[in-house]
Formats: sequence, structure tokens, C-alpha cells
Amino acid sequence: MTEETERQYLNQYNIKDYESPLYSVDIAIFTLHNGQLKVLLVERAAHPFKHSRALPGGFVDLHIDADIEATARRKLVAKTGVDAPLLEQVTTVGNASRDPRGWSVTTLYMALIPYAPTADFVDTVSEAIWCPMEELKELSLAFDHQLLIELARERLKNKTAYSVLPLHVLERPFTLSQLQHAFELLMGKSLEKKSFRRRILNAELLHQVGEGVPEGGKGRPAGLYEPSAGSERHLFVRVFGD
Amino acid sequence: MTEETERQYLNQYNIKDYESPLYSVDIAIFTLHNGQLKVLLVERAAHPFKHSRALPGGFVDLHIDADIEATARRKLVAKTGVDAPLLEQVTTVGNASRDPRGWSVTTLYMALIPYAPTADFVDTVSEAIWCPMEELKELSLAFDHQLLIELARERLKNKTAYSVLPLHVLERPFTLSQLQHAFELLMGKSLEKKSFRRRILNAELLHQVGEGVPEGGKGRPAGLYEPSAGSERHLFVRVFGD
DNA sequence: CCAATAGTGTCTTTGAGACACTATGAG
DNA sequence: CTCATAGTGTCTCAAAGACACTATTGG
Repeated sequence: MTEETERQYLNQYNIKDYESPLYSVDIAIFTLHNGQLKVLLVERAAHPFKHSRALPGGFVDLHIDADIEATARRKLVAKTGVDAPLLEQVTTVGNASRDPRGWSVTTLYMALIPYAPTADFVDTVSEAIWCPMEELKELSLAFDHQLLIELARERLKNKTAYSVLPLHVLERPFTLSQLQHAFELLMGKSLEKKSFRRRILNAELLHQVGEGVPEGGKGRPAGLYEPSAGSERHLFVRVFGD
Repeated sequence: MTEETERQYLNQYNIKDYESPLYSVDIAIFTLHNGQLKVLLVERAAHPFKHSRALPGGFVDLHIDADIEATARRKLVAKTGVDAPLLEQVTTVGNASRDPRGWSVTTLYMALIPYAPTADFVDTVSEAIWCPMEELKELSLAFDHQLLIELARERLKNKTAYSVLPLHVLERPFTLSQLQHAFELLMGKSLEKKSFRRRILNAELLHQVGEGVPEGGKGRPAGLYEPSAGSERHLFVRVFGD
């Protein structure tokens, strides 16, 4: 019995000889603006679902991308101009029915960035819009992107309860009230002021960098804070907000 | 300007026209046996890495699998005969270098099952072995499977600290001492007996179903417990073991 | 003064850590 | 009795919830 060597096998191997699912990477980019949680949607330029709204995403470029996170980052930078944000893999969804072209798999990432108008980074206004999460249900999105957004939203909510994820949506410096507000929007519930401040300050994640004006120009000036180095990765041993 | 319709586009679409990464599903199956955490390894029957040890896994069967979890479950059942276990997606790894055939993506699942000898479910003993995690470092595994196992191991450790995941590796019924031992092996640290029992019993996840003999035939008989319906999904608000 | 926002004092409750203690069986 | 394993009593400590209180600004 002659055994094929691995070298021989690789020489004659051709990926196109096998039936393989479509593989793509999608990214749910969140921000806060005007007291609302918003997600970035683009208009699809090609079939299928041409002209429908969808999450930014697409196929891996085998020649440019070193890994799938690079694919996600490439899409993120193209639509927002932001690099070095919070970018995190959420999950991978793959089945026979999510894409009319056939069996399809997508790895979903989520990103969290401070608000910036999309107009600065895309050619046409309609190409990318910040959609408030509250208006999402009314839209009909391409593929299963409505589901993907829900999955990312869930992760956002859960992780906010035991991390300092919301730091990533604020411009620096920020006040503790602004930070609490960000937590409340991401968690979808209001938090007790004293408990919140005790938790954040006791963890020694922030350092004060001065005083600023209060929200809306009225009231006592608030302390301004910035995260200390590495503090964005802090995890609490207890979830917050009961 | 004539616009192609979506129907026309789909009719002439052919997935093989595009360069796409390889896509596979791998699964790290864990169990406890003889006081050790073990992971199931199989011997690869084909190139690349023919005859190397690897995680069970492989390509999606587009005609059989409804979704990627079905692919993972199919592999799990084939190697262990176990269905309806804990089966959970860990992460997806994809890059240009992990497979000698080219750009490759794999979605990693992990499963947790009570111990059963592999011989009952595979044709040859060498086809599947339970490898103690302590002996893993010395082995040279196919692809990046050493890394994949580490990722699954990390998830196991983290999730054990805020869930009741270890319930899935025990035969029913079990004693609280056995359960604590399972927790300790999965977390890789010893736990304080009183704290452990208080935590588990206060959560009302178990019901007692009698008394059994103690470990090793000596000492006071222990209460025997089974999980109540749905309790496997309980999450604590506080991580255990500091 | 008032309104508005920022920030504190302090009591209660929950649940983990430590660790010594008691309980029940086999020999 | 002793040894081994199962299970409890109870004190301390960390941190969240509740909520009333004080502080600092603009008008």
C-alpha cells in the first residue's frame, strides 16, 4: 500500500474541489448619541438584498487580512475612520438558510466607539447611518442581521454588568455622571448613584484630571476623569445592578 | 442603466468563483476521570497532519447539517455516543497560517460529558483517546489545536466560577463532595467546603434523592442529589473562589 | 432665595472566607 | 476506641441597595 506524502497531497489540493459554506465577517458598531444607543448600518451596494440596510461586513480578503479580526478591523476603519477601539468577537452564526446563495457562516464582531458623524468617513450620507436601537425593530434588514444585532446587544448588556466596557464610548475626559449615564444606556436600566460611584472609585480605575462644567451648564462643577492605563480590561467579581 | 434583478444574480451566482477560506468546526470534549480533567483526541486519518493527534472536527456537511452546532453535535455523537450534553460555542479562529492548505477558519465548540470509555463508540482504540490535560503539553497536535484546547480550557475555568457547569460531568445522582471535587478540577483550585455548600444549597438548584455510601467506602454516608429542572442554566451574580 | 447638578454618610442586607466544631459510619 | 468522610455554627469582611443628606454653581 503506497502512502501519499503530505507534500504530494498539498501540491494537488484545491479548495474549490469541495463544497464549502460562504464565510463572512460582520460587525455591529455601537455608539451613544443624544442619550440613545445607536448601531451603524450601511446600504448594500450589491445583491443579494441590494439597497437593503445591513451591518458593515463582507468577505475575508485572503491577500490583505492576516486573520479574521483584521477583516473586522478593516471594515470598521472603512466606515468610521476609527482604529484601536474596543473590538470583540461575539459569536459565529452559520446555517443553510441565512443567505439565499446557500449555506453561509458569519463571525460577528462588535465595536464600541465615541460618537462621530458618519459623513466624515463615507462618500454619501446614505451609505452609513447611525440607527437608534429603538427604531431598529421597524426596519427590515438584510440576511439575519436583525438577529445578529440582538446577539451583540445582549453581549453588550451582560458585559457592562461586570466590566467597564462603557469607558469606550466616552470622549476623554468625562465626568462620573456621564460615565454612569453610559452604563445606564448600555445596560438598559437605571443605577443607584452612590453604589455606582463607590464601585468605580474603589476599583481605582480612574484618575481625576480637573474640574469641568456640569451637564447643561447648571449646577455644581463635576470632577473630570480619565481611565488609568490598562483599566479598560478590569473585571469585577460581582455583577452590578442586581 | 439596466439593473440586474436579485433573481438573475442568484441564478448565475457560483460560490466557486470566489476565493474563500476553508471553514471547519472543531470540538473540545472534556470529562473527569480518576481525578483528572481529560480531553478527547482523535488520530487524523487524512492529510494534512495525517496520523497526528487532533481535536474531533471537520467540515460542514452542507446536505446533512442544518447549522454549525449540528456539525459539532454530529462529531460529538460519532466519537462518544453522547447526545444532549453541554455543548457550547467557544470562539472562532481564522488566519492565513493555521492550515498548510491556506487561509482557514474554524469555529471551536466545547462539550462536557460524564466519563465513558471511548472504546464503546469507535472502531479502534487508537482512534480516540482521553488525554489528561497534564500530559497535553508534551504532545504535538495537528494545526493550532493546542491553542484551541487552551481557549476552551480558559472558558471552562472562567464559566465554572459563576455557573454550575460542572453538573454536566457527573452521573446522577451525586454527592455534594463529588460536585465540589468536580468544581475544583475544572477551576484548577481548591474551594472552601462550607462556602461551596452554602452557595449551592442556597441557590436551590438540587433536590436530595436519598443517601449513599461515602467516597472510598469509609466515613459518614453522604446525601445524594440531582439537579432540579433547568437548574443547569443558573448563573450566580458573584464569581466563586475569589 | 431657588433650581439643578455633584457628591457624601450611613444603615441594612447579602453572601463569601476562615476555621473550629459536631455527626455518622467502618474497623 | 480511631480514622475517615459528611456536614454545621458562627464570626468577620467586602460590597451592593436604599435613601436622606450636604455642596457648589447660576440666576
